[in-house]
Amino acid sequence: MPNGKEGGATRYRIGEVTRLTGFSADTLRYYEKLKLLPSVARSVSGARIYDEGDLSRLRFIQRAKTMNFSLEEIARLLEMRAAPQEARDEVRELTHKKLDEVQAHIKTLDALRGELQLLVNLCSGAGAGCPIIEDLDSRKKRRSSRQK
Amino acid sequence: MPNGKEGGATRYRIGEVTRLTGFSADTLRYYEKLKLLPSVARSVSGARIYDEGDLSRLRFIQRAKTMNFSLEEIARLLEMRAAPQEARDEVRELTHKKLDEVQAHIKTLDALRGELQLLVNLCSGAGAGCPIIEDLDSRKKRRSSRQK
DNA sequence: ATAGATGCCGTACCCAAGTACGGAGTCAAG
DNA sequence: CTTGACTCCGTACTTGGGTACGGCATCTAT
Repeated sequence: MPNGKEGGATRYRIGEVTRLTGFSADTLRYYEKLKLLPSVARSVSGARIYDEGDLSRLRFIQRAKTMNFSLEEIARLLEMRAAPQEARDEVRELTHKKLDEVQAHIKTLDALRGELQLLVNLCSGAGAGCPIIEDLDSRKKRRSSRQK
Repeated sequence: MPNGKEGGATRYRIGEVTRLTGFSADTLRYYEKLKLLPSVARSVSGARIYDEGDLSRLRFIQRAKTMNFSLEEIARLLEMRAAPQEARDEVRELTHKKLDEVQAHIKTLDALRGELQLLVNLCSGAGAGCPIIEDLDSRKKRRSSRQK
């Protein structure tokens, strides 16, 4: 259970949370508005009071962000986190979708890497003009201009 | 004079250019505003008149875009294209920088791919809760609480 | 001559994920 | 009592790469 409330429940104000998590105060309020953080407690005077549960949620968000999940997707993951058993298939699906996206992205970037590498290699050689500009200029010549 | 604006210079109106290049009319006007396309000619009535030089420039832009150059970077490449000899080192540098960016991007995505793959594999196995949620929840435990 | 296509320009809007700002309220210390 | 730190809220702005809209002018075909 990710709820470490031993002793008196620890209370953090927003400034402390920024130090603990690295999220800015603006971002924390923004996340709350987006319902990534629900029902943050308030002090008598209205200041936000975060507890360990909120911090745990924030750390979850942090990790999901490093996994390239969007805030919208993270919101869904957080819902599923509350009801893990039933949501399992959906979680796997979402993660798998993300994996596919990442793999596709890598594939196009890798092709790109090859092209750029080739260009840089060419540019290190001798020649009259700049081979990169020429390549960008004249790739069309291999595919003919127009037949209309 | 980098483009052929004499002789029987073929004239294209914006609609033709959208068909030839795939760029929308709005996008073509937008590029002109950003100075990616300078000094597009005008008909008596004010309609934009593009010539082969403009089309060539647009194809250059298209190819540079597929290379993940930003519009701002493309603007610089276009300048260098006008003065190729002196700009060669700069072009190589810019391309190399792009290559490094792409490689770094691939590297982080690849690490991510590994993590996601692992998670999906785990989730296909048996177990009580959802391993993905648990992983996002408790990655901290491997760092800070070997023992709780 | 007139309908319909095409073009013009300017302004506003879209997405994501925040950041920046400014006035006001609260709290503890000096 | 006042200063300074902290927080509140709401609104507006940012970046990048465009898209959408509305009103008007002009071109082309019948």
